[in-house]
Amino acid sequence: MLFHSFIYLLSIVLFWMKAENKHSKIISAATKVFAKKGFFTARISDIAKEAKVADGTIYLYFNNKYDILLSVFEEEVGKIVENTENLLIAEADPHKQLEIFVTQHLMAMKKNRHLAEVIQIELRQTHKVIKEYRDNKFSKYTGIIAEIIKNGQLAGIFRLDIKPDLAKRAFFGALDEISRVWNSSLETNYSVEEITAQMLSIFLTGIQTTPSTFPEQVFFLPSQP
Amino acid sequence: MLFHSFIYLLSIVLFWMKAENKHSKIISAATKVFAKKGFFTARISDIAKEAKVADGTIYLYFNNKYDILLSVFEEEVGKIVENTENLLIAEADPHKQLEIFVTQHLMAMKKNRHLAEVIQIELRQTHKVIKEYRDNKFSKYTGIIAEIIKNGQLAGIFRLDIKPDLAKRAFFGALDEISRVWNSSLETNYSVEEITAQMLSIFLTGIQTTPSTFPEQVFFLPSQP
DNA sequence: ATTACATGAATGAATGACCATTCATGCTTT
DNA sequence: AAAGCATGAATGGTCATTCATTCATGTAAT
Repeated sequence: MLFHSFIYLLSIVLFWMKAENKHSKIISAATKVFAKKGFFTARISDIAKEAKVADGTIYLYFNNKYDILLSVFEEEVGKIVENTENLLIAEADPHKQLEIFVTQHLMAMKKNRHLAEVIQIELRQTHKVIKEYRDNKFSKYTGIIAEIIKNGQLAGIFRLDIKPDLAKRAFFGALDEISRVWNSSLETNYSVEEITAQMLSIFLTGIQTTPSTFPEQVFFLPSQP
Repeated sequence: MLFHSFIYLLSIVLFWMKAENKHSKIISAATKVFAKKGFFTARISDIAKEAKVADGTIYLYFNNKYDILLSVFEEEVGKIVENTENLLIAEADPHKQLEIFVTQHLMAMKKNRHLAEVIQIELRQTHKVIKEYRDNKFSKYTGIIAEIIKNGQLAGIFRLDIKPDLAKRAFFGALDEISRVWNSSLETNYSVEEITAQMLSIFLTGIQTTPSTFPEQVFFLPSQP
């Protein structure tokens, strides 16, 4: 009886592993193919071939082509978000938190170099329904940056005239664009450490040698019309 | 005789204007449609309808769908590049040059809010042949930023440890991401001046209150909620 | 001035290629 | 033997592109 239960459970686990295997095999094949050909020019048969699976099999695990893209995005980005959030909780210093964010992002992109491109594709594809969904998911990610900045402002470490809303976009955009070219370009590759250092250097202290001399520096902005 | 020549030339000019009108009508219709639906989901018939022209007419002015996208990109971005370069020549101060770059970019995007999205789409499309072409065209644009930074470094205004290659991507990426959301979001819209001020503020002096203290000075904060 | 003819721009219905999705069939596992 | 996973050829719908035809304008002839 006990034995039977065991076998039963085992079979469930095996079944699950197998299914999960095929599921994730398709996910990673799709990531690869989407990154290489772009969502629209990627054919289902390409993904199937890459995953060593029949075309029809894909439809046992996903509803349609778009669902695959969505899953790639959700699962892979979800991992990053979760990962990053966990690391951030353990760290109180906003400086360090920014550093962690950058490092995490870059490492994730390096680990899965196709992912950066898929994020780009997904992020830019405009499909109302999905956009809303994605926006929630994604603004959570960029929202992390805004939170860090706000905390830094409360702590008096970051300047109060910086608008977290804008700064988070600037920060994410910078990181995203760097990742994009990082993968695909044949130029000298910078290391994660180098990029992190530069990013923090730029965003924390700016590129000027003498910060106080720039006359246009504005600490209090006029309210908008 | 003279009169005939005149009439002849006039007719050529009129013909050219007419053709040019249709050409640019299609271009701007395409910009609109591509921005709204994305390149792949945009149908030629959509563009035709938007331009108030028959489907077939489009093929009198463009070779194929991709050619339209390419033309949109080339013509519109070309204008910006040229415009910006002209303004920069007249200004020697790297600070001001950066300001001009930001302002120009934002104003261009504001003027033609669909363009920002098309650039996004185009920039992320992976199609070998076009990618190379686009890269040349586009790296010219980002190259401007790198040049400004290098000049600033030579002049001792910008820090020497900043890598222009990375900084230009960070700068462009930030600007690009801000433009992207700026257009499509329903959030409070910032003005060109505000965004410019923030961008310069961030990139020139950083977001820190006390630039020189990182990483020595560490603040201990209560952990976030 | 009017009519006839020529040109080529514009049209949009028809074509055909492409590919996501389905499903009848075979295969494996229990 | 039953259940259900996997297969990949067949289906059907969607456009990009084409091209026979129309239409407008300009030119020549009477």
